[in-house]
Amino acid sequence: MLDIKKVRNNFDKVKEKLSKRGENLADFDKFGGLDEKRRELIAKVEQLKAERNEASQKVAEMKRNKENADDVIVRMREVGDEIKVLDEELNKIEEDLNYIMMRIPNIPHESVPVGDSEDDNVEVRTWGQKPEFNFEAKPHWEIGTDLNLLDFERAAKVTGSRFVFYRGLGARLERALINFMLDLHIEEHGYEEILPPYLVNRTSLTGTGQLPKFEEDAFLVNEEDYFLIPTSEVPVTNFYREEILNGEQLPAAFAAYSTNFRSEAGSAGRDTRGLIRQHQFNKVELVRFVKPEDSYDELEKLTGHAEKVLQLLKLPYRVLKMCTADLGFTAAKKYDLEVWIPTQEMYREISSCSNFEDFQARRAQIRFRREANGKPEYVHTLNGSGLAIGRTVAAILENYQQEDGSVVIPEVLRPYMGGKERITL
RNA sequence: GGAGGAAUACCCAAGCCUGGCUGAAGGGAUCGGUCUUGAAAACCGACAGGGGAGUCAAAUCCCGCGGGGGUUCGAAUCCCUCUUCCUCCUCCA
Repeated sequence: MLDIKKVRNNFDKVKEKLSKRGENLADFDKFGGLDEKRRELIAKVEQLKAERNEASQKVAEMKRNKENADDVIVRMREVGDEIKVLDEELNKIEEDLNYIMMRIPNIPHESVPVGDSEDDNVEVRTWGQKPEFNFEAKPHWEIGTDLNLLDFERAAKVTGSRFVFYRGLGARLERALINFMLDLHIEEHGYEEILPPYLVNRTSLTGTGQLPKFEEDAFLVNEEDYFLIPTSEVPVTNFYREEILNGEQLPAAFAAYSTNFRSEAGSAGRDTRGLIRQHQFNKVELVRFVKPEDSYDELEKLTGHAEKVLQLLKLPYRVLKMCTADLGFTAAKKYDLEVWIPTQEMYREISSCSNFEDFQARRAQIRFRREANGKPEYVHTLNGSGLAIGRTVAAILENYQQEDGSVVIPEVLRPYMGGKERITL
């Protein structure tokens, strides 16, 4: 959520910046009127309440002195009715205002390139050597199926499309990656490991910005009104919801492994084969709570932590700076890491690293105090995948495949794979 | 799932029955001071925060006792409802 005062004082400037996102801002124009009406009503109703409070004191005093207070009581009865009417009107206005504010996306940072579509994203750097095959390379779902690592057919039978069984060394590879990534972030990058709930309530999804606008993207467990998490960003960022942290607690950094669930509404027909787009997938997520003045340095640091995983796995990738049209709802700035998928001859997203500034913190009420008696300020929140596990498996299978159909296991993973060097039939 | 109990400020805790000088007692912790070579103890002092309206900034005002609603001139206190926690029973990895 944006700062109401900031919007009030810089309406045109804010609107201009938001328009670069290609967002429909029809409702946004109602802001000024509602905001003004709200303040008008507050002034009115608060004056009446002050009057009532004063009268109550007086009644109490009169009663103590055994005087008759009927006059005041009758008068205040009317004031009370008036307050009730105005309060209701005020509630309605605040609901309307809130409705608008909760659906306005974050303002892009000035360093974000302006663009109309994903084609305007800017490549920042590339890393690694793309493999060259002197045989016909197979897509990862073929490799996975041939080596008995992945079973899409049975998953479709047991559940439905976009689900998969990992089996044997496939399952072990998935688990090895989870452990490798967590260990790296915990031991080398200073993150605290955290294992979150996989179901969250509406307030949490609203805090991180998935609700109210994107409810169709999540799986809802109707009975409890809980949602399956689309990413551990949601539970982990909400970990500190409605709290005021000490300045010394910042930066706070968590590395969370979780399974994620996405309905993929609107993606029908895209990436129907393989591990790229599943309803359920595993991910190690990095979440950071930082002081506002540090958040852009922190974004670079966070992105570096995610890149390190790819470097150690020796997987070729590139870093994209997302343009204004491709930021998503909540980010002020975002880098995507894309890993090379040889058979598709393209880079595919494997991590997304974002600085939300105070957008999520304001929705979720996450604040900190610089010093013991200081005023609370909103923290800045960041997160990034470090990395999406399923897509990493896909990248490994494809990039490390051999002519004989086997797959070499990246060196750093071997300790996690019982010392094995290669996956064969 | 069944039966009870609880939620008050950083922590503990009184107030609730019997609504109004409670804009919340008391204690602990914390901070400052006296004493001391230094510390402890003792004593003295400070200690409700957060949000909102307002203003150049203030002053001032509103809200606030788990959340939401209601009764009342007036609610921490009465009523309804939700959430969370605790005890017992039942079930269970």
